[in-house]
Amino acid sequence: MNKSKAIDTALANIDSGFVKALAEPARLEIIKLLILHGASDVKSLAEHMPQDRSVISRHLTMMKQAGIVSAHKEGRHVVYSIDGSATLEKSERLVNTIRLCLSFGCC
Amino acid sequence: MNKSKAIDTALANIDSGFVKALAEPARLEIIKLLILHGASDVKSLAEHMPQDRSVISRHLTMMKQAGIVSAHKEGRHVVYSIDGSATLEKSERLVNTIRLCLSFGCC
DNA sequence: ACTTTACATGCATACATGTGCACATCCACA
DNA sequence: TGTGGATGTGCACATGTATGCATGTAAAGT
Repeated sequence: MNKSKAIDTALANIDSGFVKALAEPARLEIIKLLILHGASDVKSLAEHMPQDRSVISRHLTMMKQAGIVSAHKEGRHVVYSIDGSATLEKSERLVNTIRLCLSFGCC
Repeated sequence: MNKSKAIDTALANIDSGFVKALAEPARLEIIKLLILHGASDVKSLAEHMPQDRSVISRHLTMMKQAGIVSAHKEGRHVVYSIDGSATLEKSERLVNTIRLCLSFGCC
């Protein structure tokens, strides 16, 4: 067997972008607002937060890369919404990865 | 109902320290080494990593606060080991929190 | 075509965090 | 009691990241 390789590939599966996205209070607040008010554009979100609109825009771009939100243009607005299935799938895969890694420790 | 409050308390349950601990490559490497070689002291871990021993020590302290590892003194060594049950419990609670939050969006 | 609105991006800056060195502390062993 | 090894901590520094302002770009309405 090659535990090292197995653990390596398992840990490499941890979506670093996804985890980091969840480690920032401002982004959690955006998630909350998106759940609370449903799909929203940047301006609407920024009106409920102290940060500048450009900051919110950047956070949304980052969260889009992480697969937490999706975006579609609607006129001159860009409407962001939570990608529930992808978010859930990623979080569940994170737990499975952790579970798998820990199982290697019990040999 | 008060969705905002419910989501607030749910998101507040997200263990920020735990998530941040998983967002750092050096700490993931420490986790890997601890699984691979079992309980180890600081020096042993540092010998397998490019960082200074003090850096590893600090990471371990942080991971101990996050509930990922536990430590016990053994002679003049401090042996760290992964707290598997706590880690699994925290990661599962993270998923449950996300699942709960997302469920609020479907009203 | 011009103006207005919404959004993203380039800069500069403040803050957080990772890192390494030097030193202090603690503990086993002679 | 003294000595050496293992660990943690204070400090300075490098890097990363969040933030805000100003500017550029795209699209809708006039």
